[in-house]
Amino acid sequence: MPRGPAKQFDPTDALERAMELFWTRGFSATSMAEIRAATGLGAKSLYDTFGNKRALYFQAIEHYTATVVDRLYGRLATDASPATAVAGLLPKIARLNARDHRGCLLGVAMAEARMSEDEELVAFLKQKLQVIEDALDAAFDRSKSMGELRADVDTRSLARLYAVVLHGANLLARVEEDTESILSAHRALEALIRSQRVDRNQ
Amino acid sequence: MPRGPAKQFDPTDALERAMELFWTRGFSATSMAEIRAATGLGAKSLYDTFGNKRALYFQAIEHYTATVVDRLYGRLATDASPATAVAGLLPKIARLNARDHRGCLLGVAMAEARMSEDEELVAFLKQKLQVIEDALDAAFDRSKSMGELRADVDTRSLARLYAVVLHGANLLARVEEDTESILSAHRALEALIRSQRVDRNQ
DNA sequence: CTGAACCTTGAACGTTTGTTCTATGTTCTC
DNA sequence: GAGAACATAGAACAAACGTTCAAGGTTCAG
Repeated sequence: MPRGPAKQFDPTDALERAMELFWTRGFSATSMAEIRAATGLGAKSLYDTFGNKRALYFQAIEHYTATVVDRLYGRLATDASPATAVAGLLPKIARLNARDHRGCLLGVAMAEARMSEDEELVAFLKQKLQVIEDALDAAFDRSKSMGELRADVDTRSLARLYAVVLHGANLLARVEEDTESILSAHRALEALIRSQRVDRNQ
Repeated sequence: MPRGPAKQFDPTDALERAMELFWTRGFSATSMAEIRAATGLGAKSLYDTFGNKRALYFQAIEHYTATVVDRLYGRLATDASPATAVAGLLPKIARLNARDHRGCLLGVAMAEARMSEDEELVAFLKQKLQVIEDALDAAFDRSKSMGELRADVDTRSLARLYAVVLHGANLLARVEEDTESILSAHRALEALIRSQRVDRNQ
């Protein structure tokens, strides 16, 4: 059964499985035994590859931002209409959560971490969260210079509001079976934000 | 050391301590040993009074809604200006989190629970969350009939948006040392909502 | 063909987990 | 004032936790 001097498994695959477990159940509630079962790896392989549970958690969060977060917020930087791209985020989040109700790993991590208790994890999380906020800010900024948004809009504040909304929606999605309330909140936000648009036809 | 036939301790006090632990650390990361230490109770007293850890958790959430949630959202039903009362929620949340960065117990609980995994807890949480949403909706509704808000505003959607924002803010407050980004989001939201007000002076 | 280097498996370690049991003390009732 | 009823503290329990160890198999260099 044992194998030769070349990893028998794909570490990225294993990391993906671990990420999904942390994502759905959280850090504390996920046991290394579950991760071993989900990855099919032996204990030693896991520890040799990723260190310990905590280190694996950090790498899972890193992997999450590099894949999931990037897929969600990466387009904001290049989309032809940043305002439309941002407006599509909440429906997209609703659609993703309709299946598995996992919310956002960063949100789940925030709920488990806390400022005074684990400074290292908190700093790591803040760094990842900043990426999202900055992407939103850049999108709003671009939207403004493209003439979609009024010139007096404070894009940083708007980005922070949006970040708050997105994390709140992802959190609520874990316990609400239908995504109606998220879509409902989306409609309300869009109705409000319409007032900040440059009104061309009237 | 042992005592006679009348509880030596105040069960509500003990529940309060347990609630605070669940609130700051979450359910999984809080051990019964920590709760015993925080309450000063022996193991048997705890189990005789509250059942088991899970039952204690439910009672802690119940206690949380009866005290903290009620203090925060209870006034919405009676305040002279519901719009002003609602507008004060985010700053209040910022102020509360400036000290201890605990966010909201319901938010922490949502992150740990999940639809498919613990139906009973999820149903319980949804019931508690509905109280908040309904309080917001009632406030907006009252605000509308008082002529503060425009008649065409969808109060239910607005309440849902607000609920999403509040839970998101409480979540982020756990990892952000200053409350500036919450207050920033608050300003953005207030700027947007101004457009839904009945404009009397112009 | 030999042996060092690597990976894998699975048993084992010491803690900590949630929970229960035992022994002991206190109070109230009759 | 005796004894039932209750509360208490702390030892004790099995199970599960994260982690390490020991043993065995596979590959490749020389």
